[in-house]
Amino acid sequence: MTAPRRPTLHDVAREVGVSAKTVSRVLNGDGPTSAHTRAKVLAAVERLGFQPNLMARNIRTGGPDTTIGLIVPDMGNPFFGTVGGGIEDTVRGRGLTLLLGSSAEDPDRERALIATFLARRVSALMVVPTTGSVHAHLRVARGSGLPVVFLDRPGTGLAADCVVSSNRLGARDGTAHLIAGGHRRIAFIGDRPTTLYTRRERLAGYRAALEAAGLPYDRSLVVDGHTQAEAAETTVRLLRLPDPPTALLAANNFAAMGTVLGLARTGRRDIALVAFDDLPLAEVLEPPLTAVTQDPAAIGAAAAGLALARLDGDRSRARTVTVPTRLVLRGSGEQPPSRELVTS
Amino acid sequence: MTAPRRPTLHDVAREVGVSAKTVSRVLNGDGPTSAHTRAKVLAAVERLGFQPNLMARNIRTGGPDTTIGLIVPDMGNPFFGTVGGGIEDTVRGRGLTLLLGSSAEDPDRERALIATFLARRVSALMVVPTTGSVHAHLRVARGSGLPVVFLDRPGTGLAADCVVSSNRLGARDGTAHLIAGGHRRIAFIGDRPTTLYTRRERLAGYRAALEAAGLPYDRSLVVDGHTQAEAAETTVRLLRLPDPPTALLAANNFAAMGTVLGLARTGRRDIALVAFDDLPLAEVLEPPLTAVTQDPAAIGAAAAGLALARLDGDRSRARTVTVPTRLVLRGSGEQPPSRELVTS
DNA sequence: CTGAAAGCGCTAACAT
DNA sequence: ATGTTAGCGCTTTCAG
Repeated sequence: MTAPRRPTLHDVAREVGVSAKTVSRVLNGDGPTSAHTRAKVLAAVERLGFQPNLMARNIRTGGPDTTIGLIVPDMGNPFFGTVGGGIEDTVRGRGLTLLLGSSAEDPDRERALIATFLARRVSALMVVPTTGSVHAHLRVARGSGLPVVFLDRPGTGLAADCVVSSNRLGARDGTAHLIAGGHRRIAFIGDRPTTLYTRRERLAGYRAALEAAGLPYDRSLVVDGHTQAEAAETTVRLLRLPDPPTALLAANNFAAMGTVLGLARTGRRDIALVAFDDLPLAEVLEPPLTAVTQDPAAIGAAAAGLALARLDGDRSRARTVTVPTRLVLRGSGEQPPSRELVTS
Repeated sequence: MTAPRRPTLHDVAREVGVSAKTVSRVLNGDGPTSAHTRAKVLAAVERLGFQPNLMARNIRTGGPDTTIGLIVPDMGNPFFGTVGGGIEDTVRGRGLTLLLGSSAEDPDRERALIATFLARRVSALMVVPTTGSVHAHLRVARGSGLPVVFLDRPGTGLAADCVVSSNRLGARDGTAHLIAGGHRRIAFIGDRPTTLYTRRERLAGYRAALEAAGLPYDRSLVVDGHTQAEAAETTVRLLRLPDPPTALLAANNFAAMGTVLGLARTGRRDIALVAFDDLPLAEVLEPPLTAVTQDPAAIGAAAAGLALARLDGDRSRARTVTVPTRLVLRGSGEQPPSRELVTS
């Protein structure tokens, strides 16, 4: 009692009494076919539940597979999920399907996934590159026409298209907003590793804002918090410093959540906070969260647009698209620096 | 200046001066190969940047493609993203890759995606079925051995494995918790369409709890809120009823967010709230959110486990796995019903 | 309008 | 230990 084989083109042809090629013609609508045979073929297709084997077709036509490979660090992160949605929405009209893998920020896993995707002959490759990964091995594939787009962070060792948020400007604007509110001691709660592209860019924006305002850069105010829990602890520790900050810039969404949590735990309502990356319930928090918001769907759409243009023959040199961030004022950035609460 | 063709097995063979089969043997490690030729082959593979064509291999071996097709309503929803992560983690060791598409709750899109996945000869199919979709057309594929697993909601028209949360029990426990706190008028803010499986199950659990406590079922307390904004409005409206509820059961995460938002807008701190599905900042809210939490990663892992078992020859009849929910008490469910605030 | 033959890139089944 | 032949399911090419 073994499972029956899936029907093939030949099975359909035999059923109808025509050649395989005729069935192929009907299904792909290329050559001319009589209305009569077409009807019979379609009926047989329906009856047998025939599904053409896309792999076999791709082999023969030699073209790339109608898939787009996407590698993200974490599928559960709605930022990357939404990026994926933006890609899918853009390429669906072209009949492309998403092949998705998560690297878990591990360069080895990223490499393995890329190899798998290349072996599958994806028609384009989109990667959120992990820190420490090098993409020189993509040369051959890229050389033979494979569009490669780096997302959220630039890649290394390969000249390829890239789509990122305006990290530096966004962080600068957020920091400037705090400075405009009278703050002079502003902490930066960042990601890890500290070499992470987005962390570096956002820190640069933070520093640029300080500098523009003539404020000193105090290294003790730059701290890490990779997870929510860690950022929360870090926040609590910051506020216990001899000369504590009166405002915080949370430089990613984990840091944002952790910072909110830390402030809630200490009961401090007087600390100003600007988060990089929005949170779902930002407006419900007390005070409502002021945030530098990104547009992940737009990032995905832009990346997909670049890839499609390449597939359509665009041979211009690698471009970097910057998707603007937006400062959304909700209140948490407006807490004034209260001198009387600064403990010596 | 056309792009060079990607190297094939024969290119490598020619480069080394052996037959294609020998290269194949080296790469797949089946037949015996001398250390000498192996080294030469591997060197040539490296030099040419050869990647074996997986589609060609799959065609020849006749096996299914080493992909798992996953269809979710929305990639940006972290619930489904995490489900996907759970699947990927479970199947990665078997060399399976995720093929992902989103149906946007549209049965036609779901059908199209299923057709695409079947055409790609996925080795298993996992679907979060859209309301109104029928899966009878999967019979042929399933009959020839394709494992099909429905996620989060049962499918229609096909006996297949299924993994769901304990929606009914979870909702019952959440409601019972409110009743234990002294509440007698508890509203249910649910999803749309009202025929959605999870909505129906959770409503059934809510009713079961009422019944067990001898409380009447009041239809005017059962309302819809498909989006956060809608649930927020609905919440405000509920509290303006002549005989308003003193407690709310938000039956999904959009409803949860909307309810929190609605309560914040009206400034009502005296309304008890239990949410089905947790929120990221649940513990920071005021009061901290009591929630019936689901385990999306476990749902994905269970589904993948079922599919792998089927691939390994399990021919037992279709099973339904229920992944337990957990009632996490944080405070928002403890607000006592305050008689004096009930307006006539 | 339709069919026969060849071949895409790879591997199973025999050779040697 | 390696090579040859055939063929997976489909489409291209060339004949009818």
